Amino acid sequence: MARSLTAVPSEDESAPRPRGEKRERILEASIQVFARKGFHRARVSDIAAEAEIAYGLVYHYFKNKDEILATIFEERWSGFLDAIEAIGRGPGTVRNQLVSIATLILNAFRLRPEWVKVLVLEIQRSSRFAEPAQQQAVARLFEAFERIVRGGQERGELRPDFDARVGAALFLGAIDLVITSLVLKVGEIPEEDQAQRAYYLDVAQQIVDIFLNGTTGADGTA
Amino acid sequence: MARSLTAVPSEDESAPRPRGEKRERILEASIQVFARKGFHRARVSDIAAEAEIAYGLVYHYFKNKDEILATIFEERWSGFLDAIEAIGRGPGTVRNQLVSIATLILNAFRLRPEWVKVLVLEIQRSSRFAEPAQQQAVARLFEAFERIVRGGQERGELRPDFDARVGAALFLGAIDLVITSLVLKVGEIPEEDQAQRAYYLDVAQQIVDIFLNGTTGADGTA
Amino acid sequence: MARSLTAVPSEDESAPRPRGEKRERILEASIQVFARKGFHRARVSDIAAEAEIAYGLVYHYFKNKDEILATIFEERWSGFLDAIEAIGRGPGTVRNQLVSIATLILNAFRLRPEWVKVLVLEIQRSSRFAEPAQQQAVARLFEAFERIVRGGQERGELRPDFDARVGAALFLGAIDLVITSLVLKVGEIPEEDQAQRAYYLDVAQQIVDIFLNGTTGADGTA
Amino acid sequence: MARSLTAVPSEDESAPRPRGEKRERILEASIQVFARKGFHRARVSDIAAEAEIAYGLVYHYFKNKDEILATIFEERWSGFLDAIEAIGRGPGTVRNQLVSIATLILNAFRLRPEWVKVLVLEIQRSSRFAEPAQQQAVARLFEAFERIVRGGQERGELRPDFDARVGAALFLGAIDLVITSLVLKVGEIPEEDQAQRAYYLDVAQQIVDIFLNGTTGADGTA
DNA sequence: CATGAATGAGGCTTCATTCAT
DNA sequence: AATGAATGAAGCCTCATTCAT
Repeated sequence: MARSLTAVPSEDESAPRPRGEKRERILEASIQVFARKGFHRARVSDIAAEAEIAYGLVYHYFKNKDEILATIFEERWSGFLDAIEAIGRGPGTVRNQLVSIATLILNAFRLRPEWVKVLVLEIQRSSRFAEPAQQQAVARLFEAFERIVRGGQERGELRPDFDARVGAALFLGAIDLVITSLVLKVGEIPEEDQAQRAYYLDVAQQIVDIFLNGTTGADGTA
Repeated sequence: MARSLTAVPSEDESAPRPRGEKRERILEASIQVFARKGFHRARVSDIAAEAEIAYGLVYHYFKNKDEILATIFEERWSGFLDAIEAIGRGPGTVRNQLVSIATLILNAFRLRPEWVKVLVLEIQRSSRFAEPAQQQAVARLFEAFERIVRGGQERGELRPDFDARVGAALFLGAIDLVITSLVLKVGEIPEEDQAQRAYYLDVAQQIVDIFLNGTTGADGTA
Repeated sequence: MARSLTAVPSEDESAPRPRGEKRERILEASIQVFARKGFHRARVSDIAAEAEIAYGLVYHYFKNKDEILATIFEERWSGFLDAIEAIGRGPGTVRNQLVSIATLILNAFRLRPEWVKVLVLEIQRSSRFAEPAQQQAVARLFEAFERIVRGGQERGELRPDFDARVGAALFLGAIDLVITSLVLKVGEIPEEDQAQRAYYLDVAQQIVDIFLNGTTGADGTA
Repeated sequence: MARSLTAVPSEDESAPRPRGEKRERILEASIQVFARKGFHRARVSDIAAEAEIAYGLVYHYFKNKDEILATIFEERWSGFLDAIEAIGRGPGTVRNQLVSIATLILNAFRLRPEWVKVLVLEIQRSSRFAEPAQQQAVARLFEAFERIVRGGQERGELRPDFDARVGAALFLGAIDLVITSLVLKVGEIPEEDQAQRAYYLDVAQQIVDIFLNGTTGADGTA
């Protein structure tokens, strides 16, 4: 249903428009505009202009502006969550799972920074976020993560004497803040595609490395 | 001028009002309202009602609504930053410094959750945040943190083979997300004061512990 | 062309749809919706939904929403007026004519309250009502009535020393307000059909009785 | 509280504006505009222009456009009703009471036709009219009238063998329709003030006369 | 300093109408 | 004839800001 965060849709959409194509255009345009100006500063007319459709058509597909944001959340976030939960259910060591997830998230940001900005920054500010459904959706991310960590503890890959919840928060928080600092452009990211890809992979590995091995070295300098 | 995030202001503000007392009331009320409704949803009249003053008076003390947020940021954030930089310049091992900082931040949230919500969630969404002055203020936090980490690396307390910037992001991100999850009430926090204090200290120590020692144990299971 | 207000249309409209059947459905649906929500609050889409057709189709049969109301007025009102004028031209004492008319009107309301509501309440509020054609149509009702009253005066059935126009207004106004009070459900109307019919006939006769004999009695107490 | 329908306020409102004067201006302007264009066609900007105030001030005094109409009803209608109930409670024969009331209503229309138009035509079309409070207010008029009629029956001034409710509806309906036909300018009304006053008095007396004596003459021609 | 009435631009939303299929 | 997607003008309402007192 939702485009995966991991797949980049082809942009060569020309001649014969498929069903529901305008709706999709509105969602995509909304993400762009929300990411650029923030939800509250984004006017519906901005969205319509970005989507190159008439003003009123937005209201043909969505009840109001709030519902656009909620829809983005529901359709995009769930795809994102599904991918993470799939990794968690899959094989591989915790290290591999964590690297996969970190890479997934950072790559999503690399390819669709606006999606991530909106999901991370806008949604939690929206009034709809107070709704149980959305709170629960975020909780699902935490839980998926806790499950991965706890799985590692049970299989002996991770030491058992730390709180899986704190561990999950630490890992996700690291990725979150890295993304935030990237959004804020604190630090410089390579422009060129290959270099950028390598950069993000390196960051992902470092996060996992610190998460697994700590910062004091295997020989325990501290 | 600014109340420190680390000190709890006395609440016995009664009888003869000092100079600038109304101004302070407006700032404090703004924090409460911004935290509750978000900056954009907060009306000037809400702030005035919270501060129990006429809303025209807000414009005696501040040029406009944006300036209130900017002022909050400048006065509150700088106090916060000073405290962290002081810890960084002070003595003690990296471990102690990190525990101090984590405790500082978590305690600030414990005592003044609205302050932290506003500083973390609202300010980066405001248009003013695009201003160099504020971007720089955030950068200062990262730099203060990098300095601490790098100092630890130079003194041999931390291993030298990880990027201090990633390390800083990981640590701060962990704290940030723990706070966010607390905001979202994912997980239950003790109600009673002593237990709450203990809970936050425990969380701070676990974060530091994972940051320093990793999650795989001294015997390197992974 | 127009259904008469006095005849109840058969409801067994099924299988093979005749020409103009959709047009009629739209008119009937419009009356229902206008009566329920008022002309301005009624959306074209409401009408289409009530008629169970696509709302674009409305514009095949009518130029715009105003024209629907105008058509209702022209087709329904004229049938109504014809019936009244026929009674006026017919034989019988004034008393019989008045009872016939009062019964006609009250029965119309009994059987098709929505029609009457729309004719009475909506049409005079619409901008189209300002048009001479419609003003004239209402004038025709007054004139038809004045003619009946004046005829009674000429034949000596009614005393000659009152203004026929005021008399007409009094009689019609009485019926109008009785209807309005019925609309407002001030007073209780029998549910069962026979009782309801009897109730309305009784009301009609009382109106005529007061109109003819006054309220002070034959012995002239006042 | 409400200006009486029977008293014409002085229009020489100049220099120092009293409290609540703007609110009153908005109400009066609304009546003018509602009477001229109808409630739905009346724009809030029309009201503001008519009242010569800024757009937004309307919302300082009223929650929305609906509330303006409801306020008009509550404040104007109650004054009107009080006057009628006072006449009913007062001394005098039924004839005198009825003439007083008919004159009151017709004079109100003569002096403030817009008030009457709005009270009679607009209010019953508004969505708020469905509210019990307003239905009840209308019911009060009917009841006040029934009480007068029934009082006349009990004192032997009116014959007892007709339904007071029908009698009330007949009398009020006559006045209502006379007003409506005046609104619609069916028939010509004298322009000059004295002649106009005499004309309305004459109409009032004729209505009462027919109501009391009927249209068949004391000697029973019919 | 303090008040809150007054202002008016901005933006969301509705919905009659058109148009491509 | 029939559909309903698409259009965009119109109008209500909000609320930051100004101003007279």
